[in-house]
Order: sequence, then structure tokens, then C-alpha cells
Amino acid sequence: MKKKDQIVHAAAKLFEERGYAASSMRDVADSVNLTVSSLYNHIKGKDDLLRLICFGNAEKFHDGITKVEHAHQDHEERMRAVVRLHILMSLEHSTTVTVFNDEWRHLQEPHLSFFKELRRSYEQRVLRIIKEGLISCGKEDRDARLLMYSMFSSINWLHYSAFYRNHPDREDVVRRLETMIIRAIIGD
Amino acid sequence: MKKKDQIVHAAAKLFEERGYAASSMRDVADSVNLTVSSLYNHIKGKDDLLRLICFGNAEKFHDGITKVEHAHQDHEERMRAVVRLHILMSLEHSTTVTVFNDEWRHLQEPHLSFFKELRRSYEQRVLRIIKEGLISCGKEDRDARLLMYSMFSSINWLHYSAFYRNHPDREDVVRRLETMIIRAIIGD
DNA sequence: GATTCAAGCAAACAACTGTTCGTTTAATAA
DNA sequence: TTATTAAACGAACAGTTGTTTGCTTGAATC
Repeated sequence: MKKKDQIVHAAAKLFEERGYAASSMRDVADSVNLTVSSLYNHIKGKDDLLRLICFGNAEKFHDGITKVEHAHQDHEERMRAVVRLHILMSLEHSTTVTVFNDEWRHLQEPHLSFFKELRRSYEQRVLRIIKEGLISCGKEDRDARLLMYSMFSSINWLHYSAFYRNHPDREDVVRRLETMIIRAIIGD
Repeated sequence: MKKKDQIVHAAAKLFEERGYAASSMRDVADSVNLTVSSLYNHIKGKDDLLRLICFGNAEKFHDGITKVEHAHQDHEERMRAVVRLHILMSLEHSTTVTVFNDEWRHLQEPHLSFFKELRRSYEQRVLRIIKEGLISCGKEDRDARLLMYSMFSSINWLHYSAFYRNHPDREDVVRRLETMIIRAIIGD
């Protein structure tokens, strides 16, 4: 792995554990066995680290939902795929997703505004999928936006629980969580 | 309101907006029109502020669930009451609940350990209520712990969404959210 | 009127922050 | 061999951090 990627990865781990503001560049340097000044041969600065982490994840979500839209025509199946996308992202990229979720507000302008815009347009795509899913199930009276935010949020605890993060049967956890969320959206 | 409470409240608002580590004592002082040094006539230090906020909320949740246990005998009704407790806490004390949720990790020992222990015992009480609720609905095959964490988490987005935080019909939001969560737990 | 004391302030503290600078090392290209 | 360059470093920078100190004020208590 390239040195720059090592640094970004180490930073992500620190930002996840202590938060962006509570992590110093010296902490980052220590965890890759470098001095602070050496870091600047590879990255532009502290905000650069956060930027790389946040937008790297934004791209993964973007690519993920694009695949979902192409892979499924059935509205209900599409909805299930979005839910699964979020669960799998949370489990497979738990460190960066946590930073992405909790630390994006420390981004500096103009990156902050750009990030918000990316998220807004992503939410629009998910909202559309959920709305169409609700209609095809005859549940169009339900508040799609409320369901979407709850869906996003109800997955976030995964990072924090060691019990489930290191669960021996990961497939089972994914299945149970997916079932629960789909039930919350279109169940009776 | 007593000066100390004003300071704690102002600190909570800053911690909510920028996070604990990114908020300075000078920021806190400014937002109550004092100088930094004057703050120390009222509070012990920065970690004292966080401690007051976190444990103040812990107490509210503790009192809340104790009331729920005394007020309802029916298992399903008890479960609904716990869900409603969390929704109402999130709406009525949105600032401190956000700090409570996101910034507790910056507590110092021995308060940090004590906080974790409080949370652990609180989770045990909620877990029991959910398990009994599941049994009384004939759904004891479901993972109560997974449902509990999802329930906690699925409410957290409320603070972040201006759309719902300032919704004209708050009662309606509470009702829809409660219905959705109960459906996630015991629905079909 | 004298005393006490909470509540405010300016100034300073040592430690830590992100970043820059000039230099050195070691490997590659010419 | 010489020249180039990426990658490491120590030292220093200017600013910010939480906190302490000594001092002043004004109101309450004796």
C-alpha cells in the first residue's frame, strides 16, 4: 500500500476513535512511525486528510446506488438493495463510514458546501427509490423522508457495538437487520 | 436562571454545533458575555461542563424509564412507552441529548467508566422490556438487542433534520415515528 | 460604617496546535 | 560519475489551548 494511503488510513482510525478535532497531526505521524514534518511530503494538510476520507466514501455510496439502479427494475427489490448497500458499507468500511458520518462538519469551505450538495442529491435518489417502493406496495400514505432518515440512522449503531461488529455470523446479522428495516418501511 | 446553568446551557449548544474538542472555553465565555477567567468562579473546568451535561441527561433517562416501569403493566404498552420516551427526549432536550450521544467519549476518568456503567445498566432495563414485549406478541425469535440498538439509533437523525425539528405538526411526527419503530419491532 | 464574599477582570502560564523551512539521506536517471 | 528527486528529519513559527493568579468591584451581612 502506498504511503499516502497508509497515512489516510491511520488518520481515519484516529478520527474515528477520538474525533477530528481531538486528533493531532503528531498523533497521525506517530501511528505511521514518521515525524510530523514528513507527513507534508505526502499530504497537503490536516483538512486534506478529512477531505480524502469523506469524499472517498461519498464516491463509494454514489457508485453503489448507481449499480443498484441499473441492477434492479422491481421497485421493492431496488429498495432492499439500497438497504443492503448501507448495511454492507457500514460493516466493510466501518472506520471511514464513521468518520464520514460524524466528522464531515469539520470540512472547510468550499469542500463543506460541495459535500452537502453531494449528500443532498444522494438523498434525492434514495428518496425516489423509497417512494416508488412504497407505491408498488400500496403504502404511499407513509412518510418516505422520515423512513429514509430512520433507515440511514438505524444502521449507524453497528460501528459502536463490538458485539455485532465482531459477530461470528455476519451474514445472519445482515439478514436480520435488513429484514427489520424492510419491515419498518413496508411491513404491517 | 442561575448563572451556572446559563453557562452549562451555552456550552451544550457549542458542543452540539462544533463538538467538545473544537469548542474553546473562550467560545463558551463569549456566548454568555463573560471573560474566560470569570467562568471559573462558577464551574470547575471544561470537563466539568461536559460531565454536567452528560450525567444530567443520564438522570433524565433513568427517571423516565422508572416512570414507564411503574405506569404500565402491559408488556406491549410498556414497550411503546419506552419508544415514546426516547422520541420525546430527543425533541424536548435536543441539544443536550445530542451532546450526550456524541461527546460522552471525551469524559475523563473516573467519570467515563461511571458513565459507561450507567448506560450498560440502562440498556439492560430496556432490553428486558423489549424481550417481554416480544414474548407477549409471540415474536420471541427476534433479536431483542439488535432491535434495541436500532431503536435508539433510528431516533438520532431527528436533531440533524431542520425539516422535522421545526415541523409545524410535532404530534404527527411523533406518532409516525413511534408507529414505524413499533412496526420494526413487532410488525409483520 | 466595617467586614465579608461572590463575581467580575487582565495578564500570564506552560503545553499543544498545524504548518514551514532548510537540510540530509538514499535511490534513480542521465 | 554526476545530477535529480522523493522522502525523511529537527527546529522553529505564530497562534490557540485550559487554567491560575492577583486584583477590583459592589452588594449583602454584621
